[in-house]
Amino acid sequence: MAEDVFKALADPTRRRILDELVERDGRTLFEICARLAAEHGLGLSRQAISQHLAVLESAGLVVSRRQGRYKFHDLNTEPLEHIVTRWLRPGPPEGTP
Amino acid sequence: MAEDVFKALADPTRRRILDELVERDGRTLFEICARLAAEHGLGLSRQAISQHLAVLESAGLVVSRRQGRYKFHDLNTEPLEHIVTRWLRPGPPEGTP
DNA sequence: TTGTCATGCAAGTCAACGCTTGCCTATGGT
DNA sequence: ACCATAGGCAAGCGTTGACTTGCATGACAA
Repeated sequence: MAEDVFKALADPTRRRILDELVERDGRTLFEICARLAAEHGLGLSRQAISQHLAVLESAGLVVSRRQGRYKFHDLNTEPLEHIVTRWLRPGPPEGTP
Repeated sequence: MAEDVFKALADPTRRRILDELVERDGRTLFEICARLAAEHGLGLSRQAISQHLAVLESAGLVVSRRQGRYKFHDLNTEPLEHIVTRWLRPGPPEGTP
């Protein structure tokens, strides 16, 4: 649903998680925790990130594959592409000179 | 700020307001109230819509021009265009064969 | 098996959000 | 002047959401 996608994007932490995944796929929960703490200075608990990942996953923005005791997360940009076009008018198509 | 844009888009009522404005610009507050009630069956108070419009306006998604005792609202799609591209990978550019 | 590592589940707290209610300002018509 | 219309301000209420804490589960190594 578009509803879930918009709600998922509403939180800054979740958007930073997407930033980490667009840089490289296949990150694990702990890896994301470490990177958010290091790069952005976010001191969030492991469960906080886990809940954020659950929201992103139920919105279809993140897909996960389990492998042993690890769970790798990949970014899925498909729900993002048709969401904004809803309000974009025909307008000037390509070049903006 | 991108923060305000995402938060503005998080609410379904605000997205429907954008739907009304993309159909026709220059709508007044009462006009939007009437249309939301008629088309979508939303029985929201005038102030509720007014507050939603304020959120949309502070996010830059709606611009308003005052004229006498009327206040007309126009849609501004500019903040929408550079927001999703943040996570879109190079990928296959145009056709999807 | 025992211990550790990566993750999941559940309850509880606190702030932000959406909406209402009531009153106020200002413009325009009669 | 009077009154109706279009909109604004502010306090209050109920719900949702983000985060924490504590305990439980499953996989791998010694």
